[in-house]
Amino acid sequence: MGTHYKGSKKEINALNVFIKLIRVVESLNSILNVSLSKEGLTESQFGVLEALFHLGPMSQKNLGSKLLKSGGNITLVIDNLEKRGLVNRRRGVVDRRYYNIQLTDKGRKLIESVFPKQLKIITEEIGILNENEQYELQRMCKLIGLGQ
Amino acid sequence: MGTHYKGSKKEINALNVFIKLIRVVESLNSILNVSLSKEGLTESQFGVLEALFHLGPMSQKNLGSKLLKSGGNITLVIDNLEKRGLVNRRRGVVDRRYYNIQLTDKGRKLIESVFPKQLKIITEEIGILNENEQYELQRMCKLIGLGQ
DNA sequence: TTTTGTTAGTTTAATGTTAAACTTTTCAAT
DNA sequence: ATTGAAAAGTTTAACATTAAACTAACAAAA
Repeated sequence: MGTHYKGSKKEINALNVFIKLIRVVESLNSILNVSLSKEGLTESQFGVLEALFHLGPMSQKNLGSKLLKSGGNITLVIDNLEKRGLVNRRRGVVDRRYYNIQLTDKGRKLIESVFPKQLKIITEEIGILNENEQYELQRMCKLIGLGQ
Repeated sequence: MGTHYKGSKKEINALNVFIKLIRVVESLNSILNVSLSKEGLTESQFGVLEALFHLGPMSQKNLGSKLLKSGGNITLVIDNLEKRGLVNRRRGVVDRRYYNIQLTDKGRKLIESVFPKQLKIITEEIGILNENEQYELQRMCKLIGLGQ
């Protein structure tokens, strides 16, 4: 959204803050994606692998909740990860509606190698802010998100 | 990215800030999209209409630069807007490689009605922060973005 | 037990997104 | 003037994303 709108001071300020927020997230994601694409991973695929790595095996429904994505979306992302042999679908024994999604050895090795690189980038970028700034930034983000 | 990683304090803090930033932008976009979808518009389509509205007619290349999107993407978004009769493609007379993309009357009326609603939402959400907080938030976003 | 409703996952249609290969048009250098 | 490079836009393949309609499995109620 451009900054060429002639509105009230309050509106213009809010719009500028909004644009800065959008841009900084776009910028960070763009840097992270350069690193991911070298490993042939998309952001979504990384998200799934990371969740399975740090939280353990879980159902597609559960993955969707953690990553805030639709069921149909998770189905496709898991399909693509399964094709590459990075995760396995295992039908639940007790309740056969569920799949239990788990990392393969190959998947575990990949995420073990990729995650630290992503974390290094994030730590460097966010590390531009000092400790107090980081605290304030988090606080403000939480305030804005509070409405929903 | 989950918060279950056991790393250094610096890494954990950076990760938390990063997640808050991502989430607040997701949250804001999600609220804005509810409003847009009532008009049958996507975020990208709104972006194009808004740019044409506030900056005037321009080429697809130019739109791509403003919106940070690829050429192929702009082609498709303009296709869909053109099908709905919201914009027109007009071949450049001097240089026939260019299209000049412009709003139709229908497109202008739509964005004139939709933009204020979007701005109202943004102003309300960001308005949760006081003037000084807004200034600080912008400053920090600019600091992080500075690397690129 | 049969019916009924809920839940997990899949499929489809529509849109978005990119990179890469492509066409057409322009422009600059020889 | 011809050749060759650059620039605008298109197309394609692959992946992402959602909503909505769908299937299969389970659970609760009649």
